[in-house]
Amino acid sequence: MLGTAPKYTIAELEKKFPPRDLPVGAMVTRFAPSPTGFMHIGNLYGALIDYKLAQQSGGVFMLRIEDTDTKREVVGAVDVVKNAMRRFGFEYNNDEKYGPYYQSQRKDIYRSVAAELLRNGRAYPCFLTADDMEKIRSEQSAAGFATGIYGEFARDRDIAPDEIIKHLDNGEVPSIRLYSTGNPNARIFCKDAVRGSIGFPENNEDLVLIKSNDGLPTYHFAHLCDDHFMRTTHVVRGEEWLPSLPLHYQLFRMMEWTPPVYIHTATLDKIDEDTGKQRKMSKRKDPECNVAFFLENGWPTDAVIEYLGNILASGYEEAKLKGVVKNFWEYEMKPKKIPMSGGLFDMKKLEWWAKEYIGAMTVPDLVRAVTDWAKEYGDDKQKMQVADLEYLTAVLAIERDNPKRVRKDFITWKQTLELVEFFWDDLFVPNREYKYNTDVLNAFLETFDIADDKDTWWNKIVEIANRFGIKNGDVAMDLRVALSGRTNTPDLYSIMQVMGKARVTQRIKATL
RNA sequence: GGUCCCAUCGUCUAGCGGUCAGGACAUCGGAUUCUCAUUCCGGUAACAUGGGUUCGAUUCCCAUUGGGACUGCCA
Repeated sequence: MLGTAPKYTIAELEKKFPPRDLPVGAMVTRFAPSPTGFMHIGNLYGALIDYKLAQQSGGVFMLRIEDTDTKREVVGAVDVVKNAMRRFGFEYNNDEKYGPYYQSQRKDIYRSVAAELLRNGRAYPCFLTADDMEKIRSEQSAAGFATGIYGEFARDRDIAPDEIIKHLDNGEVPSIRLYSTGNPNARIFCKDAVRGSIGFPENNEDLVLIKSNDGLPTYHFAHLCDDHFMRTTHVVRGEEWLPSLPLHYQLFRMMEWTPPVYIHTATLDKIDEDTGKQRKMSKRKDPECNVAFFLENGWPTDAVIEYLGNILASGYEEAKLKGVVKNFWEYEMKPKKIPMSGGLFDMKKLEWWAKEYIGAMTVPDLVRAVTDWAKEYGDDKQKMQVADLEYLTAVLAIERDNPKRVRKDFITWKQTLELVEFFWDDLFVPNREYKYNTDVLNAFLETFDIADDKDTWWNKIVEIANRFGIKNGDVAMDLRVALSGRTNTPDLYSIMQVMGKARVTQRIKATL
């Protein structure tokens, strides 16, 4: 029925993948995405929990590719995942002893376990076609029954051996279904690490274990085999898996294996701009739910981690503010404290984390981060901005010398470069709307000396203001707009120092 | 329809029977010898509703309402 004889017995598999030799309390986790070519921010959130749990407990974090859906295969999809892991600093340890880590390469294992189930009557070959099932489903819903292949609706549940041979001779390939003995009137209690014990009706559906079209396992069966033999201790997954928890308990119980600890995470939501209502982040409508969005727009990956980390361990923020820990990796999260109610993804708060993060960087680190980003993702303008490292450094160093009073207007690498565009002559946009006081500008030019220290420089401005009977600020504003084209800028003195004498006089003269 | 999950300021949350219901973001004021930003100070703002249990409920139980998930040979 499985085409070939099983490669292993259960005992052989147990020996091949022995329990891990790890200290007590060490958690073994895995990030197990299906390679769709798109990584959702929710995936990253889950992976962060996995990685963090393993990291803080001295355990193992694995990356397992769930490529059992041949129909949804996307080329390059695995690279998207691996790139994200690297960018966000999630180091996985795929010890080959417990591999392979592509489910498509683990057929031997699934088939061996399935063979055992077939042998002891816990599973059976099912020759129902898609049409058959569609018919069953419509009849069930018409009659008001629950849909699915179960009990009397499971035609091949007790199929006779000669019937099987007949189908096989006919060239039909069966799927392998669970022979469920669950009683829907009885209750099974399952455990979720944050929600506690949850009662469900026992599962009576003969779910597919091995698909007929490609011989690959369904998620449920792969989860059973992989997380058992990879010796996963903690399974972190989205709450959409909660309803299949009784099935998974049933599967593990049937094999007499110990199920892992389950942690079901709430989905990240957002407010729909059109309806004003809360909803799940969607791939199509919300670019910011794509991890690639954060990379392409130059969000500091560590700030994204800090933000997500604070969501999943709400005490982190306070610990950091108090100086108890320096970053999220130093903070010990508690699995029980992972929020179970859906959270809104708050871009404003992410921005705050990003501002704080960049504000705490040294100038050389900031320059490097911005430069690296521009080289990979920037446009021609941005690449030009990072070409002269010395000038870029001077620009980004403005008002960063006093650690207690660092500017916090940089949010992303991209936005940082946009904010300082006026420092480059090619990108500078003169302000033609502003009504300049040319007398003031001329007066400034007369006494301007780039070598002046800040006090001398300021006293000259005060002197001009007095002479024209206007406020100091008005003089400064004329200069500010002439130099930057903007009414809001960092410290004027610093700007002039960075721009240099020639550029300052040239820009002022150009407005006269 | 059935099953399951969830519910404290606008947002994320602390709380685990007795608190002036705390913090952070956002927001609104005020101060900081040039705008903006920063920094500091201060303010507005929440226990969805109805029943119980209890001397006492944000907290425990049950309904209701609201939000969400699942109900595929997708994960």
